[in-house]
Amino acid sequence: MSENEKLTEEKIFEAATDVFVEKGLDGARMQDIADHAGINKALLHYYFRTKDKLFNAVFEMIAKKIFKKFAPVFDETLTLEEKIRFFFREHISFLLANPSLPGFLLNEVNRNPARIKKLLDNVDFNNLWMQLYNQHKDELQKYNISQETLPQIMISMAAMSVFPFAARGILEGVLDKMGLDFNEYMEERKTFAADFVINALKKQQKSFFIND
Amino acid sequence: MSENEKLTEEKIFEAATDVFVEKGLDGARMQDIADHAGINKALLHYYFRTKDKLFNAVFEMIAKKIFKKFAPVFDETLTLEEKIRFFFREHISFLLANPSLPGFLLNEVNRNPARIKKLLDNVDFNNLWMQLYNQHKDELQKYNISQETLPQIMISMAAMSVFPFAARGILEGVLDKMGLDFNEYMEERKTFAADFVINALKKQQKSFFIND
DNA sequence: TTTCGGTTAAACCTAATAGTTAAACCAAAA
DNA sequence: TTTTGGTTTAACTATTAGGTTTAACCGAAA
Repeated sequence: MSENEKLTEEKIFEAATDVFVEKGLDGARMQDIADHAGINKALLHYYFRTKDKLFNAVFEMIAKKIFKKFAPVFDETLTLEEKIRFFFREHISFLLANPSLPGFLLNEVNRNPARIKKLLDNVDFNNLWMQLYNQHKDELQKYNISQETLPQIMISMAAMSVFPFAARGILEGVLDKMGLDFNEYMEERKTFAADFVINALKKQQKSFFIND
Repeated sequence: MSENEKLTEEKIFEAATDVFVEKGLDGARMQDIADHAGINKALLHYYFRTKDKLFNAVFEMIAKKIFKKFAPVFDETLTLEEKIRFFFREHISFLLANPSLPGFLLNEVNRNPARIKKLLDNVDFNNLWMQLYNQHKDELQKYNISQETLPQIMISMAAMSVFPFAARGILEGVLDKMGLDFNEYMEERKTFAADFVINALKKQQKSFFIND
């Protein structure tokens, strides 16, 4: 019985995920979610009392899923260059399997920034940068990269990986007109982005923030 | 009279822009738009018969405004490096003045990709890359950059500039926890991003797409 | 066989929302 | 002064949406 219950709850959760990701909080309809789950509206409200509770559950799950994917960057056993290559390979692979998640997350967070606050509260970013910096002190100092620059670098890496998906509606159209396929383009991008970032960092010696 | 008419239509258009950008198509309410414009609902429908027509007008205007900002990259009178610096300086300045536009545009395009198709149809991208490539043939060849790589580079530049705004809801929260200000961060990013890209390109000699 | 929990069906309520309508209002032009 | 066009007011329609309720249904466990 609890087994059965679990199944239904999961069915609902998955249906809700699909519909919310596709239509957004405002565009999604409870009836639509019920239909997708193959149940009726009464049962839907029986499991998740309100649309808001259901959405929060879905949102939190997706947010956690995405943020977890950034964890390997703080894994200690890899060199800086290995980490960068590993990150783009894994992260873009993940997004290729879930291409709509970035747009969903970014939009809903912008629509209601408070929603992400809870999750960020558990993270000590200053400590995170310090950790990362210490892990690669030798290389970073060689390339003249200060700890204060790390956030700019990290956002750049996130941007290189996530942006094409967030802008997929446009990019797909552009690539299409050039006879290119989005998925293939992103496959190539795994190595392109890694090379790009590594080269940018290696070239840092003395040049950063010194020319006006 | 036509003067007066213009004023009201503009008032409505600006109000609609504000509300649509803040709430999205689904979240926006015609009554809210009327209130923002300081008129009543009847007059609102008198000027723009339906919500959809009004939204399309607003969307098209914003899309054009954003795309125009990429034009300087194709200006012939600057060197490659000058163009890159110019782009990040101008583009980030523009987005700092309109920080919500990226999120709005990306979301609405993903929600309904057909909407952007019309605008893209007028652009010959293959020709655009060729033009750009020929303008900087010497430098690009020196750095071992082929014409096929240009789309990856252009998307990377767009990503470096646009992504922080599209992810502002998250980034602002992260920076806040580190005692940093979003606007100052983006000011710094103008030169950081330019240096980053220029270094990445200069380092291209022989390294790109040749390793593994 | 009875009980019970998950499930359905269908009607129902209430609040919003897009869009309409018709009469009155008012300032400026003819 | 009359006409006209933009504007308001306020009521109204039709529809949709979130959420509720109640009675019936059904398979499995006691």
